[in-house]
Amino acid sequence: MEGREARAGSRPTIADVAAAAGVARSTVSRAMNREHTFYRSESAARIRAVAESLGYEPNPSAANLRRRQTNTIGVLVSRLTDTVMATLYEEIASACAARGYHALVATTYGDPGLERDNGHTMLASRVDGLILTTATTEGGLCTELLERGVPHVLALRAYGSSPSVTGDDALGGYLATRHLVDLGHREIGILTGPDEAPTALARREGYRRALAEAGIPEMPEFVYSSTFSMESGEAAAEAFLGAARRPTAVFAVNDNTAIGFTSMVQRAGLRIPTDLSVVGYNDIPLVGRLAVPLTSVRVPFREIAAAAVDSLLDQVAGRTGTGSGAARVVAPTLIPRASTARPPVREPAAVSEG
Amino acid sequence: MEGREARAGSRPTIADVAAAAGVARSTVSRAMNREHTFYRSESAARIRAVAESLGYEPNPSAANLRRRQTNTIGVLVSRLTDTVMATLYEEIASACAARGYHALVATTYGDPGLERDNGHTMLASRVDGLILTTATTEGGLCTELLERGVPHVLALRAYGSSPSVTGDDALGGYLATRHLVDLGHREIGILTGPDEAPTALARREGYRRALAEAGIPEMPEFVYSSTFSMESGEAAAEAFLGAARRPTAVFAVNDNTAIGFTSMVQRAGLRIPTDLSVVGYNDIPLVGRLAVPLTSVRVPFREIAAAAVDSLLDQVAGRTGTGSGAARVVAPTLIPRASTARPPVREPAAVSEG
DNA sequence: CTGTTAGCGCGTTCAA
DNA sequence: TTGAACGCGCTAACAG
Repeated sequence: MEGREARAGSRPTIADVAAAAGVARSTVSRAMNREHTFYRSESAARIRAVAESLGYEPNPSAANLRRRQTNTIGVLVSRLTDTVMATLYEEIASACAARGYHALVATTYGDPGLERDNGHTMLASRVDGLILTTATTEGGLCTELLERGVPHVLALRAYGSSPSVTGDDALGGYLATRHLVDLGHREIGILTGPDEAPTALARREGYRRALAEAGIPEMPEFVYSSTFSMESGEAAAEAFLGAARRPTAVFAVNDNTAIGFTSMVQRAGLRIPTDLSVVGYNDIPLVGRLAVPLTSVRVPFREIAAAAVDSLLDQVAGRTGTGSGAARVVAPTLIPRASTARPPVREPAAVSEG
Repeated sequence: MEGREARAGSRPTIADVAAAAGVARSTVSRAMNREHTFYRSESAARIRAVAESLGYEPNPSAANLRRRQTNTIGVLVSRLTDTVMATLYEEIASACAARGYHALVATTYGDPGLERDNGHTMLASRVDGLILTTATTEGGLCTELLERGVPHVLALRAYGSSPSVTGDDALGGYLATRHLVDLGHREIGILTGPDEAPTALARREGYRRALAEAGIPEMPEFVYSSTFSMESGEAAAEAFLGAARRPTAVFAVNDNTAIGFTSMVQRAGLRIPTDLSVVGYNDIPLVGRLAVPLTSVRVPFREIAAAAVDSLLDQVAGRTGTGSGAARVVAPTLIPRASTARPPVREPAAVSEG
């Protein structure tokens, strides 16, 4: 009850616990860490009880310093206000927690420079590894990580030989388009997404495959360029509305784009799905609750997050086990909703009547 | 070129820099930290150049251990997939970065138990302070923080004597309702939000004040209970649609609720704003881009975030300066859009015709 | 299984 | 202004 008693403001240290329990500090340390076999002993439990009664909590800075690792991983996302990124990060954080790790997040705002800077900042704070979700066709930070041998995984994106976990975007694009084909559509447009985004490219590839399979030629005039934003969806809608000829259905690479597009088209007086069917991608919670619930492609973010974390921790632990370092791809699912229906009956124009 | 040369895998330490620069380690330390006057000297710049050429980056674990602080604050939010929370956190993180601090985020999913646990986890990892956004009328974690003397700030919420930075919800509710009154509405409903949420309560108070000011009695049958979710907006819509008498306008405490409500009402065939005007709250980016852009109350999240961080860092630094420890309130702004218009002309029923 | 010893990398006295 | 010495709190190596 003296001497090693903790001073007023400061928290008890391992030495306080050792003194109170009448053992050496190293013994306390072993009693606190699952890694040691001693952890499971009865006296270890007693020591932990003492620790708890003192309100002792190990100082992670000290432990990290000594252990030479932080048990923390960094996650780079474009924006947290993007529901897709927020969802993915929540799942990553929870996967980390389940494995005794911490997650740290930083935003890149789609800027490769910021991606690099924030990646370096996280590395400077000694994260054990990085999950990147913002890689473009240019590679950016991940090339450097590869060279430096820093453990990292790409999620929702793939590039070069970096390990990655992605949704099967080509399949998703195929499912979306196939759904429209099955409904009887023959004139199917696409909002393409940005050219630098491999995901967008892959979804478009799936779109092409579904069209080809159905023997439908791809119509360049039904291709509307866009980025992933709602604004670009609106811009695409203007192109759509202003064109001489319109498709009866549209596949948007992304829910946001679909929302912007749909809203603008509706404002112009078209009815969804009566006049036009629309399919989105990602199935963010919102789209199921719009005035016209949106058919969308659901991506298993939880599974992707878990796989990415597993792969990363494998690298951190040095066991680049089965399939780590490789590219893992998980399949998406189509969720049909009210925004898609059979195509409108065309006015009985010059169809085999001439 | 020998001896202190960094081993292959490990990064250079302050000792490596000292050796390379031909000075003592303490000199390097002073050259790296702005706090020292020496930092601004010419030789300090030279030392930093050497450090950079070696790729030296201070080990934060070691520095934190020594300094007894982490330069990191923790932020507790309900969910990152909630755009409001994501926005606030982005702003907090950027305010922290501007002040040389780091931000850490954890989610509570609205569960007081999780709030407590995650708060403790962050404290265990030695964050210098906490920003809470999830306090309810029950207080929860913040009571404990107050007792333990842990620096903390509530953002978007207030409770007890904890310092807080909030939007002026009563004013927001007033502005929203006043806008409807000015358009000529006399029958104005409200989606209330959860009873335990002080923000919801305050917004409702503003609603009442605007009604009273216009000499409009509050109609209990125009009060639809809800939480903050889209689902609850849909539920409220069902109550609305099923009722014998309906208001001509509705103020929703929250954009999500407004979206759920509006969608459902539109699906039932009502037109916004022709048949019904709707106002939301928070002005998340989405609502300006819906098929019918939603009138909403914009909250200055950036300002709130900056003020919260400032207040917190004041506490951390021990300078509980002017107004810190107090409650700061910032004013919201009404953003009128297409979802609000003059009330429909009522069928010329039994009005002064009997 | 437990204690002793050493040191992780840094910032900060205290002298010079 | 600079350097020497110390210790932050912890874990790992090495006895015993």
